[in-house]
Amino acid sequence: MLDPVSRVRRFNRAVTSAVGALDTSFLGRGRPLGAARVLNAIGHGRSDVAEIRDYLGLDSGLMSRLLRSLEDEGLIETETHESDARRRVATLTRTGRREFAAYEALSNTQAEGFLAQHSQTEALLVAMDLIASTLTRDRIALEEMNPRSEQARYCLGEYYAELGRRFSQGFDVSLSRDPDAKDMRRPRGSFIVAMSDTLPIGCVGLKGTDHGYAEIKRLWVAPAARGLRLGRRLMDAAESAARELGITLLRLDTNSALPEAGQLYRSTGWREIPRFNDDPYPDLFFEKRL
Amino acid sequence: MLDPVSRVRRFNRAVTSAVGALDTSFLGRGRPLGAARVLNAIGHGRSDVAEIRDYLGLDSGLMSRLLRSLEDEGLIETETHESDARRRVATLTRTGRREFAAYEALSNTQAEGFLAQHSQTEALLVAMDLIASTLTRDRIALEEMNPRSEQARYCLGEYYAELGRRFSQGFDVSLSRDPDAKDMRRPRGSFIVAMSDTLPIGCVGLKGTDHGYAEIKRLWVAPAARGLRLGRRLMDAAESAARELGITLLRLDTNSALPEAGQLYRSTGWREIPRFNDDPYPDLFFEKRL
DNA sequence: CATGATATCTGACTCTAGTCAGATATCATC
DNA sequence: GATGATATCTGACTAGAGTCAGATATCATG
Repeated sequence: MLDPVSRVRRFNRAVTSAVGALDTSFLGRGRPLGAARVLNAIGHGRSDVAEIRDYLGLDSGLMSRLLRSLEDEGLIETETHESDARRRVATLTRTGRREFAAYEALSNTQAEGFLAQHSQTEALLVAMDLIASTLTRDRIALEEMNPRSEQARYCLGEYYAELGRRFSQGFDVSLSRDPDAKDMRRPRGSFIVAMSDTLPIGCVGLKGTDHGYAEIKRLWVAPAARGLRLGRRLMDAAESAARELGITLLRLDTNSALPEAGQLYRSTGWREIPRFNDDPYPDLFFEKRL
Repeated sequence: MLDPVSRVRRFNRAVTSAVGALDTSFLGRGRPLGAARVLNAIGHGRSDVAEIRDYLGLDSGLMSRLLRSLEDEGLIETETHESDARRRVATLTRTGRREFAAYEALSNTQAEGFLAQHSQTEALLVAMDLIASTLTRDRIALEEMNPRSEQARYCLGEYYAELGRRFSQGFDVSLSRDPDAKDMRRPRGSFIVAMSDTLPIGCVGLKGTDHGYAEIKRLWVAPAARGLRLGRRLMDAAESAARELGITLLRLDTNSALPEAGQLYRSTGWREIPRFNDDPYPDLFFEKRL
């Protein structure tokens, strides 16, 4: 009754029936699920027909018919792609935008309704993030981004907040040597964000310096994504970027209050070196030759 | 990107595609999903055809055809109900049992595979329990049970374990006044277990005494089910049982290390009274007149 | 034993999703 | 401009899930 497998299967049963209810909410507007899915894909900015087909995993014949039915309803318009006349591009009409908004409202209401069931909303959200990250593990994409992008700034904010919780003396960004965003962009460096679906769940910065080495900065993995070996993937990606940029020596600083980070570095070829900067927070220093 | 509703919707997307994969596992044995669901319902002990129909929400015509197809495959046998010749009862044949076992093995393998994705299995399981409990909240059933039943003993074991964690001096059942099981069964008292699907997630005991009052004992809610106001539901059920038994005065003892319990009692009409027993663990005593 | 309710079964039907085989137009490339 | 690849469309098809209206047998009840 209580072994791990039973617990997973109980979850599966609970979710399967809930997803059934979710589907009916999509069917609540008198339109087959397939057509609703295509409409929503277009509403979410996927305009290229081939892209939608790929995203939803549909046969080209079926896709074509679904587009036709949405056109007949007056919800979308299609035109040929501007640079490739074989391709088609779909856009919502005014009516289509209204219908899409109605689906969005349905989804939002449903999500709010679910949250309202529970008095400890945050615990519930954390649990959902954890499961969503695990389920979509194979689809976590590492993307190089501007460190000033919305996603990057979110990650950094969470990173600082976590340091504040983990360091007994707290953490004040202004006291730390905050890397210049320019140093974490090509060609001097790089900033990589791990995206799970639309949610940033981790990041790492590669900061170029003028001292013959680059630094790894701001390695962070969202609590919901820990245990998926994402830290390792991020570090691998940062090293690859460094190699591409012709960097041969990497350094980083960290704190013994973050033991899992130290363990990661030690197990991936980094070796401890003496202090190489005067930042007040770190007390552990590593180096790795590429 | 990070508001609660987006997080719920991200979870929905993740789970919807995963559930698709779950369905295909059911389809992996060359049998339509409907037939597989009926076979599994029978395998899990639902033999009454009407009961299966109700559980799976099927039309009687469809149900009849699915049964026929399983019979044709030699997986089940049906006979008329022993006390009502209109009803039919389905049982697995030897082949059917083998096929059911194959589905079970598939489900178990899939569940294990999911757990293996994550290095922090327990955190993942706790998150799944929390979500499953929330999703099935409306289907949490309070059942009066023998306090010696497997479900009741599981709840009590978890209850004692939790007290051991919460009390600074630990908790030793043998030092506490362990209620006699007879006192928590009709007609002297009652023992109520909250079941979510097959998992016991809470309990409460109503213990009859010879002192003109009954006691509320062993109120416990599983961590995964907290926030669903289940404690309140259990207390309501215990009070209803007490009223049915003609009990007019209730007492209980608790400990200030369990603040959420004290808050629940205070907000539901209980008033604090002086110590009325010599149990070493409680330091707070309440009374409620029905 | 008549009557209405209940459980199951059967036949006829619909809708949705999806597959498959071409047809057509366009693109990239030599 | 010929050739093979690609994107879309159309027609013909299947399977699964489900609905609906009776038919039949049985039950509970007066």
